[in-house]
Amino acid sequence: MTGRRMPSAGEPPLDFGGAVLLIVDAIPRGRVMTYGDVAAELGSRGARAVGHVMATEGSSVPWWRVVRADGRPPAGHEAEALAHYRAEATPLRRGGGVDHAELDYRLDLAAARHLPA
DNA sequence: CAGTTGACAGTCC
DNA sequence: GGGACTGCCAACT
Repeated sequence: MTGRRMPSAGEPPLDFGGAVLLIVDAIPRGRVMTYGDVAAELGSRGARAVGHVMATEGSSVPWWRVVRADGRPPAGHEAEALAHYRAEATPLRRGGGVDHAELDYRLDLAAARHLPA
């Protein structure tokens, strides 16, 4: 490794992933942010890039506080996210019919969306 | 160095 | 209201 990452004084203190972890960790309890909002905070439009960071380093941050623009939790983790939402009293929007599956819920972004500074 | 993949978003039908 | 296509950005092979 002949200096794979040369520490320059002009480069940002954190990588893209590091910045994403800080933003997600800054989300207050009972609130949620969309991938696009997190990417916008980083000055980038890579909503998918944010999702990658969550898939790789997301295990160290409240990933359930990061949801899709549709108000739906990350794919493949609807059940895990639901347990956290109910535990944090996060505003959810469920279909009026009880026939709806538990994993068919949606978040009320109108009330749960956290606006960063 | 280029191609492919991926916890997405926005717009059109 | 829901489904399909395209655009964007970052990490991996």
